[in-house]
Amino acid sequence: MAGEVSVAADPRFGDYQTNAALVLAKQHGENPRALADRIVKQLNVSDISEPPTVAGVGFINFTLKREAVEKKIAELLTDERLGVERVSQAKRIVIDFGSPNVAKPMHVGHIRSTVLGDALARIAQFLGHEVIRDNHIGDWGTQFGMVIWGWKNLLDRKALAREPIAELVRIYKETNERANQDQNVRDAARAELVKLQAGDAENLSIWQQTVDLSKQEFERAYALLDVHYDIQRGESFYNDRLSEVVDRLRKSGLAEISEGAVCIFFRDIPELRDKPAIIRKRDGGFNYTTSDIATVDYRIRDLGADTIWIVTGAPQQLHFKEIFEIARREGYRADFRHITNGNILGEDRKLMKTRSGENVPLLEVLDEAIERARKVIEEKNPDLDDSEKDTIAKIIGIGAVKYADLSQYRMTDYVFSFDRMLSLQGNTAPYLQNAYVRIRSIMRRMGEKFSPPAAVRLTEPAEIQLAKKVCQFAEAVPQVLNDFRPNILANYLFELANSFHTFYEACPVLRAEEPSRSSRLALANLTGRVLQRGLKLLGIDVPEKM
RNA sequence: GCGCCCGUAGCUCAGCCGGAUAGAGCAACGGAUUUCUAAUCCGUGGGUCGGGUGUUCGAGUCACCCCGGGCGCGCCA
Repeated sequence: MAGEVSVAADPRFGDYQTNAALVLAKQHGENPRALADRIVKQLNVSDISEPPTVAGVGFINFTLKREAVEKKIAELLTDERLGVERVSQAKRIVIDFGSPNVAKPMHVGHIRSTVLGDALARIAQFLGHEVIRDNHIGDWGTQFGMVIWGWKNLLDRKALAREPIAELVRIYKETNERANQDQNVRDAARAELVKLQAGDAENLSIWQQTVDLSKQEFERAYALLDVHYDIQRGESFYNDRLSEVVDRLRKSGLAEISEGAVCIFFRDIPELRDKPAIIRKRDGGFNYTTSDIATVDYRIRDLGADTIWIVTGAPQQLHFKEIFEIARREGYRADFRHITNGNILGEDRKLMKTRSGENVPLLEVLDEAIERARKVIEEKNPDLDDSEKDTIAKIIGIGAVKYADLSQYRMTDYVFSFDRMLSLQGNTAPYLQNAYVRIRSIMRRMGEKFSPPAAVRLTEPAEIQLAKKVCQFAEAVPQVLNDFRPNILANYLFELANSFHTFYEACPVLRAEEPSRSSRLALANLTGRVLQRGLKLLGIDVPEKM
């Protein structure tokens, strides 16, 4: 780890710095400054850097040569990948994210896992990994006893046709309430569940209908969010594999019977010692631990995954720790990661709910974001035609919601605020999109097709600063996967947009004299491509006008 | 009781493997518009990094304890 070079903490220290001398001096018991001096003498970086300097207790600072930056920019102009290298060893990654439940509406809470997982998938793919996006839908479980009983006894067909999910939720809730008060209803619902699990044709048909209706609803959200899956293997997909999972684990001795249930104990792991995983209930039924073990099997054996990322809220940490531990005990060598995310809070700093205490439906949030964006467009740019305004409102509104989420560390509980994310100032999607729009405007006014110049000449501080920022894209993207932090990319893009806006104010492009004019055009064009590509990696679109 | 996560400026948040005088945005205040989209830019003020002890040349970052908030802990998912 010694010898890492990072972007300088402060511009006064140049562009890049390394603490390698400090680390090495510590290891060898030497004087860090003296060591740094020796390193600097032997270092040959004259092709890209001014002579490195030693500062402070032994930091080595580098300032990029202007010519080197100019050369790099000229290279990037014709580089499809904008300097981002592919990983040397591509992995096959199954990424599990989103995972909504059937017969329940998607709510704001689903934004995080969905948007985070999607961004990680896009970034991993761009870096050269083979990515399989899997929507592990909650389409099986005890709630279906209630849903089926409600369907048979309480269903309003017209309401179902109008608002399928709302009606499913209504019958579920009402059945639940009745069951709480009436033992007969409770028993009846349980009986429906048993029939379903036994393969009863009528109940299976009802179940299938609720699954289909729910998937249609999910698709509306995914279309708006521009999120797409390669496969959707719900929990039910694993049903016929569950008994063999339990048999296998019993045979291998990993599982044992305790109080009538089949359990796996983790006696050698202190934090799991008193928390066994149940893989078959006393009544013979399976639960989600069983199905998640079957899911690991499938992903590794059938899909050939060597890496599995599961993106869900933090409450499931214990569960997945056990699932991964079981997989390791079974001999699986895959790289398992549980990527957790925090909660979305309301203005009251508690879990975001409606006034009546319900979850806030996802589609309502997205619609409101679009609506609010539309109003701002109306105000700022009334001359655009209506369909254009609609398109732009969607790009900005959805982008704002996604960016508000992705620009923050995934574990942080964050306060959801339309006003902030759409205030269109500061670190928001519209701010970044606006930088892109300004660039596109220049390109349109130029009046001809952009063709990259052979050489680039940079003179003004603002353009050199912007150019250096553009070059850092190649460093920002791979960093995201170190600890699954898309906010690193988001923050980079914000800094890039900021540098561009400064450049835009300080440096006229079209009115500049040659050779500045073509160099600035090239720099602006390249910045636009990085913004577009970077935002795309976050799942965010850019408009041509706004 | 045990375990996990969080606590950084008035507000919302960055700060990845410990590294230089802790950074942004919003809000506040002061400037910039005959100029390619001002949804912008430039500037000013604002901090016992929840508290403490320890490890280290060096701690917002690591270890331990405490306080505060959230969540999870055998047959729901």
